[in-house]
Amino acid sequence: MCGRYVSPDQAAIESIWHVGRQNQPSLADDLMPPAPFPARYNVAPQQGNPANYIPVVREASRGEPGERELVRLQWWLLPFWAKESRIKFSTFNARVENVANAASFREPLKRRRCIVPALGWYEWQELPTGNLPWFLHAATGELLAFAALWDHWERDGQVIESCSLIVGPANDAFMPIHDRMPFALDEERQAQWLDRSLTDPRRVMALLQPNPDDAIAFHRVGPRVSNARNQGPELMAPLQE
DNA sequence: CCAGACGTTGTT
DNA sequence: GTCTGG
DNA sequence: CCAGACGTTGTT
DNA sequence: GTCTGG
Repeated sequence: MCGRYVSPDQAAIESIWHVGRQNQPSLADDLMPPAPFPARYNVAPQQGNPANYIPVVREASRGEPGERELVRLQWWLLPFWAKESRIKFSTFNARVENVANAASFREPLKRRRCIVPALGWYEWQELPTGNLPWFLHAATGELLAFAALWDHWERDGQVIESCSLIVGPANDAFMPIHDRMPFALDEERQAQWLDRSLTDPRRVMALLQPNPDDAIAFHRVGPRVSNARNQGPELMAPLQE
């Protein structure tokens, strides 16, 4: 599962994905704050608070095919068919085992895929004595590109765009600690993942391969990350013994 | 036909 | 136990 | 994801 | 919007 992560600042995202330098206006302009946003070290899923929307890269709605845009979306996918702007069921993660059939995810899987940039993410190891937080990140130190889905909801003039991270079984290296994790896409798969002309669910699903054991490094972190009110780069720092 | 779910993790 | 807020 | 609330009347 | 259960 992936319910807490570290989001890079805007400059880091723009330098990797070459977004945000477009001259022509696009939908992204309505989904971005006026000032560049900072890194956030303890991002949690939430419905209904635009201040906590997360940066997402997707294929631009206008412009050349393959052009990308950076937008901020709610991390809790609100299906286009939902009657209300808040839903009772959980959609901040989509299980890879169900994503092609699930009512909330099957259309986004075909036509509305996106990437969530991350410096890393947190998982909790369940022990009889309590839950211990771990931080996972690219072994190279580069940004991760989580495979994600987005949707567009509109009722009575209100528009909400939202997203969900796809999760699958943990790789062998992390399985002893926690049994689920998100999918980090390499550069080649990112391009295919964002390509809206690719709509065959089987071909899309083939892009979701387990993270190689040597691609993801991890370490224990302190307990302060468990409270989502706590912020700061120290939350992802290795725990001192 | 209509009503109700639509999701995840981790459970007695 | 279950829902909401962060 | 985890932490924290879970309620009412009547109010500075 | 679409599927399942009754």
